[in-house]
Amino acid sequence: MEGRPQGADARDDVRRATVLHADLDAFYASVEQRDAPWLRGRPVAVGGGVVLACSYEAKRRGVRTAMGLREARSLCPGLVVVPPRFDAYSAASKAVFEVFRRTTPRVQGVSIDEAFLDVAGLRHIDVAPVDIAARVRALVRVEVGLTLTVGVARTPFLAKVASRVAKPDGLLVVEPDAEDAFLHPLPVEQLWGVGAVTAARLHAHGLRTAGDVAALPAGALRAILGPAAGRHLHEVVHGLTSARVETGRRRSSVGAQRALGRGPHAPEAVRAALLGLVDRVCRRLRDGDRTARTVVLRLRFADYTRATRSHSLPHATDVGTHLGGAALVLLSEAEPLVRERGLTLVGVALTNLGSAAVVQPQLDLGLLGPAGPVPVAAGARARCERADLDAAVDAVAERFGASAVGRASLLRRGAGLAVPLLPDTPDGGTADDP
DNA sequence: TCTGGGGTCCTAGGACCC
DNA sequence: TCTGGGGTCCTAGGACCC
Repeated sequence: MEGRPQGADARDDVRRATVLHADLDAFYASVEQRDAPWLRGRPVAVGGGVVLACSYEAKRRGVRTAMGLREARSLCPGLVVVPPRFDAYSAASKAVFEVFRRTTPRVQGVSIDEAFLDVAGLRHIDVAPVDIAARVRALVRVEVGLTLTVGVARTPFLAKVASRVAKPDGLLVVEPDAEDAFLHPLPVEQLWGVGAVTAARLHAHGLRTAGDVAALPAGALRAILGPAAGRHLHEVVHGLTSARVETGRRRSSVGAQRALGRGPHAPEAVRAALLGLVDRVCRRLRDGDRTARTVVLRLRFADYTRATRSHSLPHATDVGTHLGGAALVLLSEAEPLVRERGLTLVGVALTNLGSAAVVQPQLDLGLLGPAGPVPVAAGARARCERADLDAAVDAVAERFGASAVGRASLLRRGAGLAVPLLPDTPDGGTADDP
């Protein structure tokens, strides 16, 4: 750990290491060891057909995530394999994020077991980032019973690499003036975003460490990796990645998939599986008050090739029958491929997500049915794109077998924003994101 | 050596519009 | 009718992450 600069003035404030990357160690396996004491100290793998996560005892013997269980067992004869308990992981994750949010409001979740914390705004309490990091680690250990590794640096990228280097159960601060010394000796594989393909490409040019890459002009790197990846890696090795922790991001797709095993599979069984997946993602879509406009069908085949087929609907929706219908059409269009290669996995993803405007009929929304005014039940609502409010009102009305007259209100859940809608809203484009 | 269930971002061609 | 440039959207695929 490096010494911290003393008496930082306002100008080098922006150069301080105030981003924490907090990452739970061997998350799923650690939850299993926490909940079942007999697993502690043993090599543990969580998985079904493949290893989803493994304990450090198993990692030391060569077991890796995504490895087949058979191979894992042969590498590690005493391996204890337990089935995943996603509810337990999700609960543990919530508890840990609770600790994060108590530490700072500026939390950017990266996945179920890691997040960036921006503690730059906490300087007035006069606690150094390294001490905040130590406290978060202690709180997570005591309150949740899990070990957390934290990297602290000036940018999320550097903090992420720092935590990776510090794992397991570690804390590592990379001070701004020590960034190159920290980064440049690292093998390129340690850099976040450099996977097998990129690493192989770099190796082919004799580039093995971040320092090797840093010695290369940006143009040469772009020639090797292509414009975007080249630019990105150039920024990475020179410490030029953004220092911002982005807190307001929303997910941009939701998906679900299911392995089917080696076939053959009856077409109607595949269709049923697909509709089940669509049902699941639609529920998640609605729970998040989101809509989707593009349906992506994902297929994997017996020869391990993959294919995707997508279709964009004219309007965003969260209606399962619409999205499911589109998915079924895509599946039938892919039928020759399925017959030829044999299907082993089917999945669906919804992208082009939008915000669902939740239209709730208020008391001043007159719904006129065939037999006179229709009472409006509390909670009845329709969802739509905000730009498509007329359709939402129609949908509410349709639900009551009535036509909408008078006024409705647009309510966005949480925001408590009410906007007059009919008949005196010219185009409906009234509500804005916060 | 042949496997899970989630995600993000980038590339590239074609359609279409101005 | 041809030629040019620029932008967006759609679709399919690929790399990468946990």
